[in-house]
Amino acid sequence: MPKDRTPTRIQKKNRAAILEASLNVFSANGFRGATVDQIASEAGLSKPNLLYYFPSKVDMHNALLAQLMDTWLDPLREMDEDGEPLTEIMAYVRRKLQMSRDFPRESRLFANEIVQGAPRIHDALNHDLKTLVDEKTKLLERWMADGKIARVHPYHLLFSVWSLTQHYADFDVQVRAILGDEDPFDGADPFLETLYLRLLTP
Amino acid sequence: MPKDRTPTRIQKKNRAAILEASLNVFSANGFRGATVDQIASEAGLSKPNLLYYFPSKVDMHNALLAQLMDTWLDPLREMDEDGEPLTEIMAYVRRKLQMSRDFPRESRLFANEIVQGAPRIHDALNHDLKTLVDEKTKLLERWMADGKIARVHPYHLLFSVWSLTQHYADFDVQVRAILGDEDPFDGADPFLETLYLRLLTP
DNA sequence: CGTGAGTTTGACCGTTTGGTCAAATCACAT
DNA sequence: ATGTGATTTGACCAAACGGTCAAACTCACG
Repeated sequence: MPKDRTPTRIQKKNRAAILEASLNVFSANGFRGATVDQIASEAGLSKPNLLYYFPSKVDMHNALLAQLMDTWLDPLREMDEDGEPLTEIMAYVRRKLQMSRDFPRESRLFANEIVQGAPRIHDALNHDLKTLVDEKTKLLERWMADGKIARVHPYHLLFSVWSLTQHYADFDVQVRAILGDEDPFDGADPFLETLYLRLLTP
Repeated sequence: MPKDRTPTRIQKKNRAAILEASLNVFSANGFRGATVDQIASEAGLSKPNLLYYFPSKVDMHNALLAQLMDTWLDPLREMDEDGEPLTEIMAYVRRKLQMSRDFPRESRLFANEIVQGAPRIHDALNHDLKTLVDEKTKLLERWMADGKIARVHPYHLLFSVWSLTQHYADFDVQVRAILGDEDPFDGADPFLETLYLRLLTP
């Protein structure tokens, strides 16, 4: 196992390659569906060499999820209580949609984990996510009370943003089966704009 | 392997038990994550006995998906071109949400399959689903042209229904982590009602 | 160059997996 | 009751799996 002093250039390169390969394999097959050999081959390393950097399969998975959880919540974190309410929410939706476009593998990694009952991130869900959501929910309720946006159930409003945006990453094959050559996001962007404008304009 | 003459009472009972057990295990773990032993034990059969009724793991999975695909598309099929447009769409949304409530395991089976690239149902997606969607899409466009409902991208309108309703089944753990004791569907129902009313009222 | 830490690997191990098979048991029509 | 086909099972197998280990190689630095 490599020392956790300042990493050498080789450690940096290989760790990055492994995380990249892990992301590919885990997001496409789920945790149990992914094999260490597959990750090793995708990373261009021998299996023992791979396990030299991450002692086990779960370690790779954990490293990915830990790294992901933060970036995943960022778009919501950035929703600013001092901004114009409707603008802030629309911007949040746009950021979230952008994440589905830019990080579809990360989205599917997450989806795989949650569909199967989130056995490995239950705690993060009930703590990190719950805390952030409750904070932002209060903000949404204040905006509603002030008549800045229409009154809707704030939790379900957030659910709608998550599901509508992540759908384009998670259900990509289905979306493309319907749309054919058309770029999903070309249509999604104005559609969601319209949807939330009509839903939330007081 | 049992003859495919008229099934005996034992065949009926065991086939049903196996499909029930398969649904539990596949929906909770995905195809690769599910093991034959697990299904056998859940069905209360020995492994060889299970394989006497379904010759392989893929056969069980296929049987489930084939059976599912039809019921899954039914809510959309029922959308009636002779009905009142807005009412028809709202009823479709309600039926779809009801399916998430009544058949969450089926929804997760589907989700698992699609998130992982739908390797086993690619054809059904590009044919059965695509055909039905294109037919109903024409109907939606006619309603829009007639000014009965607001103009939005019809494909993305359908995507929104799918994602918003299935989210409550597929991301159940996450939803419950946020809502706590509150019944997800108590809030979902009026939320979606409001959302589609505001989106589609001309 | 030499040397020690960092890196890589072939060979291997125990377990789990999907699946087989012959033999035993059971259900039921005659 | 009995014979025949349907059902059930313990024992087994080959492949795939996650992971180990000692030995070999490579790199950076004095």
